[in-house]
Amino acid sequence: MALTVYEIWKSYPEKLGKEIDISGWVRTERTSKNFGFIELNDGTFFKNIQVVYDDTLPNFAEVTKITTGSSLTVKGKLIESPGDKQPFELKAENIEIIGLADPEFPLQKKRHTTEYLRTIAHLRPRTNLYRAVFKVRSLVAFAIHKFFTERNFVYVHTPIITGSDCEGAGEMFQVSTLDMKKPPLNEDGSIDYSKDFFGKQTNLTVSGQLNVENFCMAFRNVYTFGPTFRAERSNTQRHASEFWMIEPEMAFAELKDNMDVSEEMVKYLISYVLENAPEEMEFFNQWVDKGLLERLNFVLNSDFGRVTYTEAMEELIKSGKQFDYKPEWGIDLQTEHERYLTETVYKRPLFVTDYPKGIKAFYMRVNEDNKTVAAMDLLVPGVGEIIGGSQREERYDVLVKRIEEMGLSKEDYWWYLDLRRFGTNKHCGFGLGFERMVMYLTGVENIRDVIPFPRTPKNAEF
RNA sequence: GGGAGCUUAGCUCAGUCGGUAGAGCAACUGGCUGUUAACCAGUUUGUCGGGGGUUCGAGUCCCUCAUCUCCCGCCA
Repeated sequence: MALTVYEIWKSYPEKLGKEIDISGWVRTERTSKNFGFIELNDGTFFKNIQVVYDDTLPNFAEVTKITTGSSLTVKGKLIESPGDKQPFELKAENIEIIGLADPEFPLQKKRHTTEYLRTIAHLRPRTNLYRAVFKVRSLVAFAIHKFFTERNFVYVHTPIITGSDCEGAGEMFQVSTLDMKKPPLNEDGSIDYSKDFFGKQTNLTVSGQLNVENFCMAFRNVYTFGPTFRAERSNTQRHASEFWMIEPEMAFAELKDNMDVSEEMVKYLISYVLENAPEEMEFFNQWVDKGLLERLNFVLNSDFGRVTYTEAMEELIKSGKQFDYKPEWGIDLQTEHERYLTETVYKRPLFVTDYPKGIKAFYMRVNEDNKTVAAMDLLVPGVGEIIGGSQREERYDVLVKRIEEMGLSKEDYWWYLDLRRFGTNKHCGFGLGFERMVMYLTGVENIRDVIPFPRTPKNAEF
């Protein structure tokens, strides 16, 4: 009977005394003269299975030479373990060495730095930390679909390649099949994109929002969840050039609904991973962030803070704290301000709403005061901004005026403006940084450690 | 895009005042009848990130380039 390590751990009392066989990779081994132990992991579970063998094995001499990282198939009997670190173990009757790992296998039985492990991204998923991270990443992705599907949201696949060259959110990666050494030129020397693959200049998407708003007007509640690309030279632990983003959009809804759904979703994701990845979460709590479980449980049972930008500014000014950037109405909240608010003042996730319109995107709805827009950012301790969203400007004339004010061209947004001509309504949505959510849930501090093969400036190895 | 720091053995690091290279782990060899990052003994391991300079002499001081990390900006 071939079993996975997961199945054995989940039902070992009834498997005791039975003959089984398992296949997996050697995590670590310990040998003595006449016997030895192998910790075998087959990837299906966070924990290993301890294999015990002795010199009754025909290939005992070979088995004692097994190296960390090797792949094996072990046949034997599952028995109770005399050791107190594990309830059971596999007494080997046959060990087949399938792929002996070269002794240079770089993962040793000791702690490596995450910096080093990033240089061997092809092997790092075999470590406890990355196995736990990527298991949780997978569960969170599923939980997001589950959350929205349970609420009757429709999942929309918005395009990866976009022809809107002015989505307004940062530098973009250009997509082209033109010969870079000899591109076709217009008479004025500029590149003639009519000769390019799509007959126009195209880029990788920086946001699916403008597209998903169209489907929002057909299905009412929708979301996208897919890769997003930013060509910013951002060298920080929370920025990547390629990341995944969840962008829900809700029709007939206002900013408060936006916050309610965000808060409900964050709490849903927290309880989902606590329930479905207890071993991994315990591991993070012990090795990555000692306060993780306590913090997540606290957040689960408390209301998120909600303040307006204006109130937040007053709070910062009132604090008398020396900031590098002096808090003042009209400037954007600096990272130091955000950290102070969410980590020191509120000590929990915090929505900041109604920012000055000058520092926010054109599509955000202008408030009655004509000075602020119905925007919201969700700040969380440790990670910072995890969600950015807004109520959208649904009034055709106001939106056109905003596009012109921002120096954009309304022709480029004809189809977006059409939504305001044909059955417009108050609607809102937000973007959740998927990796930032995974960071928040695991306590892992660097975005490069929650992406299987991260892409950052100057790094696209693997 | 702006700033700071780092780079020494396969890995993690130490290296004092400028005087010619160290430890632990890994690997390898041997020992050990219940280990838990096993233990004990022994052996091997270096373009001190690259280039240039100062000096009798540079891992150490200076210049320069590169990588990586962190902070800021951008933002999710």
